[in-house]
Amino acid sequence: MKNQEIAAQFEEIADALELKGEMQFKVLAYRRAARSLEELTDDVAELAKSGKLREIPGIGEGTAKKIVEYLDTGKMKKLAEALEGLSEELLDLLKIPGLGPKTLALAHNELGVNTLADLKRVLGDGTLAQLPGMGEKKVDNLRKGVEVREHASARLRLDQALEVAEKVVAHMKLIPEVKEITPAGSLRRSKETIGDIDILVTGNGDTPRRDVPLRIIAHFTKYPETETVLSAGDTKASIRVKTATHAVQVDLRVLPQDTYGAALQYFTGSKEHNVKLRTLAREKGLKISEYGVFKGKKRIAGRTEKDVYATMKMPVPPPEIREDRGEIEAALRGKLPKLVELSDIKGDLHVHTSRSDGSFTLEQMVEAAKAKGYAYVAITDHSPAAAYAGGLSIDRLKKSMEDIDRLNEEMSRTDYHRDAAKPRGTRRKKKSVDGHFTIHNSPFTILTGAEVDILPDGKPDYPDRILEQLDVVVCSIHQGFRKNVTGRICDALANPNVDIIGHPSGRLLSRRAGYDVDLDKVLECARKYGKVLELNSYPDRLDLNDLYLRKAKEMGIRIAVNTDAHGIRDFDWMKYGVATARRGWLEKPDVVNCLSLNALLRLLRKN
DNA sequence: GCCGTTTTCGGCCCGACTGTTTTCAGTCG
Repeated sequence: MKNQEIAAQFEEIADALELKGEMQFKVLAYRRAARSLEELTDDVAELAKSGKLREIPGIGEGTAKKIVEYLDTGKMKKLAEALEGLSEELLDLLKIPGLGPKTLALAHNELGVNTLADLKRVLGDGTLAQLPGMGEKKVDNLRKGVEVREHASARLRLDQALEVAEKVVAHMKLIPEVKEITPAGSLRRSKETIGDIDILVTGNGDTPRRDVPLRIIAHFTKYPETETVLSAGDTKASIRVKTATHAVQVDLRVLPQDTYGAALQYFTGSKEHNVKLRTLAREKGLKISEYGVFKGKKRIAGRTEKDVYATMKMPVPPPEIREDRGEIEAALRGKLPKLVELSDIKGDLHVHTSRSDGSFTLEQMVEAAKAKGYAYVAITDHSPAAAYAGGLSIDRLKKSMEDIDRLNEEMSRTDYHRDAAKPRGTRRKKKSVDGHFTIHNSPFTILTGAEVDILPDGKPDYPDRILEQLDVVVCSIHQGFRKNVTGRICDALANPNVDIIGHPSGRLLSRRAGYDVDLDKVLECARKYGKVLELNSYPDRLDLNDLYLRKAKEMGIRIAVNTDAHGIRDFDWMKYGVATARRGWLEKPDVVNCLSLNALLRLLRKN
């Protein structure tokens, strides 16, 4: 798919035009077109073929033509034209915090700055400081910006950001002036990665009012892990905080109690959601800011988020879906989804033990799953091809299945000892002679399973006679990331003994983009064979991602939200999976491990 | 450049912070 490529071209046009002082709205239009393409899960080439480009929001006559031009010729004249006299390296300088298009254009035009080296030179020799509107402090800030940029690395993963936020919150709670404190921003929206952390605070009224925000800000800037204080005003401050891997920006905003809802709404974002909401308000003759909803000078709402959205005659969209992906329209029509919740999850269908590469025994993992309040867990150790992970030979797998059966029986005995009125549960079998199967009556059931490699030839790494004895078969790609991945996954989906495709894209947020796979084709195959796709909750995966989850839902494909736990604490990752599921608009019926054990097994049998 | 239950032209979210300014521009989120 060329979607990302074309989006990048539009971004570049926007940067170049901005540098050349082109009208802001034109620049914005290119950026919006780029964002739309980035989020598009349909192939833009297909849409071009069927003449549907203009149906993409933000794509109009001009950008549609440029897309077609690029698809036909591999080039975009407008980009070459916009880049005239500029270089990619120059545009890259825009990523330096504090260095915007105006200042960069000034440095470029007046001092011939084209590269990072040029910029450092004019920052160092005082020539930039002498230009109109510039001064020593600005130059100082830019020097800092260059340093930050040079040491900047990837965004934080959701789990890492959460840890930083929790520590900062704990620090802030040390002083009595802090009354309420909430992380907002992309963290509250549970984005898979977090650029910076936003924290909202209300001041306690017990102390003299005017001092409170100042003291809170002062305490914030003294957070022990602070690397730099970027800014500190009367109501808001920004610091950079050291983490194990790199520094992250943390913004703090202090607000009065009666504007808390408006501020929470504003600070949660996303920016696109807020712009849409504020535009809507403007059409109604209202104005929304972080201080409230205003009719003329009069504030008509602001205390709670509910009040703010109510002025637009809509319920509160869950934070996870505030991305301007249709949630405002849905809310206005009263059609907001009832998103899946952590408490809806009844089991985990992808779990490893020390038999393969897990760190805990079968018994320990089972206890941990029970402690989560689940009704079932599927034990899915690796298959032999995953030698590096101690994949199980057929004999070892059979031994594991026997152990699971025995453990199930033991659990049912203990459970019925407590409740003698219930009949003794019969042993669960995959398939009985007459095609029916009987269900274990224990309140907790261990399902037999495996995470089976999809081999280079597309076959699962266990023979069908083995697979058909397992309750849950998760098939995953662990090798041959570039070798016909789409075809191999679709072959696996066609196999009636395969239930779930594990981490379908194979991406690792901190390390790699993913397999060379056409997810649209995978979704199509999953739909065709009625199979389940995994949302892997491992914080570095979160795979499928929010966009493809939504697409899967729309196609009627069901999702298993699994942790891929290799240790007992990994079961906690379920919260990241559920958060991502929510971002994908998934509801309880979309998630197979919200089903009761009986219903789940019925569903898997249909495969 | 995009877009339209008041518009095919005339709009396009809103405010804080900083620094260099005598009232505002640039940047950011």
